Amino acid sequence: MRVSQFPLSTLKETPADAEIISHQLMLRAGLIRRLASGMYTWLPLGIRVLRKVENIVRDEMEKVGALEVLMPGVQPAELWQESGRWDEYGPELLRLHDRHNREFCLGPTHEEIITDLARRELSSYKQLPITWYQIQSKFRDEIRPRFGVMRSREFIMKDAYSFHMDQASLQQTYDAMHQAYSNIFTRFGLDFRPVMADSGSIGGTGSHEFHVLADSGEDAIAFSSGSSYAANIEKATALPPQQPRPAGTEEKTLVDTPSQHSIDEVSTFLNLPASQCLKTLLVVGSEEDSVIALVLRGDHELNEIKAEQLPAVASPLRFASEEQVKTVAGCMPGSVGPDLSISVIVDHSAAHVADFVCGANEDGKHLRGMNWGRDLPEPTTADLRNVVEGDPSPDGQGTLSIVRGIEVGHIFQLGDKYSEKLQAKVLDENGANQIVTMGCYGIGITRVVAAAIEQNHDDNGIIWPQSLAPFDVALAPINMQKSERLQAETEKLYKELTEAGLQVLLFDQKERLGSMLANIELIGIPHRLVLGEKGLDKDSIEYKGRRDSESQDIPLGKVCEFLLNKQ
RNA sequence: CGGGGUAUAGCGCAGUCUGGUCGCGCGCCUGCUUUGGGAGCAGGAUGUCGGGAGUUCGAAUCUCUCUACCCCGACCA
Repeated sequence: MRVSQFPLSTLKETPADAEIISHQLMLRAGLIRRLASGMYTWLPLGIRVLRKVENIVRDEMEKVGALEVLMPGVQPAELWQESGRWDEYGPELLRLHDRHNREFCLGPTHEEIITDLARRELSSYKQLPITWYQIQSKFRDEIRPRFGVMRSREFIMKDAYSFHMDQASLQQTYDAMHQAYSNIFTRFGLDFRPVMADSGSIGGTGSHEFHVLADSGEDAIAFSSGSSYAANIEKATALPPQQPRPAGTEEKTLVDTPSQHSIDEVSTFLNLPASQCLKTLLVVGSEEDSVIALVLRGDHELNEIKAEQLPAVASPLRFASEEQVKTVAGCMPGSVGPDLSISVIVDHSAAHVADFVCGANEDGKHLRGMNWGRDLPEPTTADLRNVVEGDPSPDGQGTLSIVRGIEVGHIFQLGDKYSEKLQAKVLDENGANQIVTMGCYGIGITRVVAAAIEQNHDDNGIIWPQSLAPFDVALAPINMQKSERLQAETEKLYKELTEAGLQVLLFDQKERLGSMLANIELIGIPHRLVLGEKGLDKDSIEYKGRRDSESQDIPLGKVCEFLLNKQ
């Protein structure tokens, strides 16, 4: 491809509305342009990357025997009503009417459609197992789209769905998909981790997420130093402390904390570590008008998913209003303590602290020297907190580290959640009807592009992994218009490299070297060749890999071979 | 949806407080010079100052209103 035929829409300055590096670089490199909040146009350069991602995904899907289909983006309400999700899904589901006032939605996912296809097309156990997949646009009316294509409303997803006679067959395909996903992210050249996950609103039992590791990731994942354990922090269990609780030595005392409300303020004021202060959070209970107290160590964070899974706590989790707090505790939120007449659930590690500080349920007062079983009843305990760096691994081997990740893939064992609702049945060996068992498997195609940039960039721009790069090599001739010899050699090399199967971007316009090099680096081409009169005199060409610190001279005749060895 | 902010040329911004008819850098066009890391000089094009209404002799600037976008919180590939 020639730059004269393939204009690079690069930007020298960073657009003001882009926050994270991948979004900034995608705009600057001319991969995408914003149309509306959470909606992006992909420019020619961006499409080339997107196609690389898609083709690797297709290839690996074919390898595990998945069959490509294409389902409509607009979906009839009837199927969603049948599955029950028309009412469950909420405003994230963009609903619309046609001219006959029939109801539709823009598909945020395709379980309903694929299950409908399955019940129409599948009639015998002999047809199973089968996996269908598609690469297609999804629409989710996110509350807050952000970070460019990382969290957009319209995005491209690869979604696959498998159908089985039994759990064993599902497990087999699930494991094969797990492997296929690992192959895919390995081929992308990304540093990723499969982690155990919460299955969220899609439902079902077994579930793994695939995360690309990056500091800007929206998820925290925990993995063990001593085993292969890895889980989303939402899901990672915090083990109860093994040692018995230390004995209390201090007297219970009421202390004045006139303007100290947060744990930070209280612990600083009393000159105690935050781990010695307990915080009491009041949340809405599952029974009408009830309020539940959750107690955590001051240095720990509430895990909302764990909390809302407690039967006594309302799901989704909501904090009690200020009025409710006053009624229940008799003070403002900053002074609430665990000495309450409502249900009090204490995190394992909070139940393990002796001589702690807590709110006194009186404005401007805290209690110190508090002890469970002496000043307060022995607590009811549960796992309420996020694991932290250094916690023991839930499988008993090693300790946990916490890193941030971008969720780019998610696989689920759905079981019969949708097939039951939509009555997707086949005949078994005995001629009896049987509801099929399902799995589903997603990859955020557009998000992968952003995640790859988050993980691979420097001050000059994007550094594409070889497999995702829009071009393999850039050719930058210096002042080609002034030298017929240079022009001829450049054209010859362009032809040779192209015929060798390389995707070459030739800077064939009158442009200064500095500007060509800046563009090549910004758009992240893995290999670049600079051709000049000086080099030709020595019968050599200057080569530099995108990550190299120094360039090197390659004999003119060896360039093609040299590059092919780099692939 | 709650809280905070922004809207002026393709992009980045100044001008708004204190009303007098909008400017700078980059980019774009023309010409000349230059050419191994985003060139220099000269000339040029581009704005319903987000929309509407109001106050005023006069509004980018003041008032009201609508809209869009961004950031912080709950959702997900």
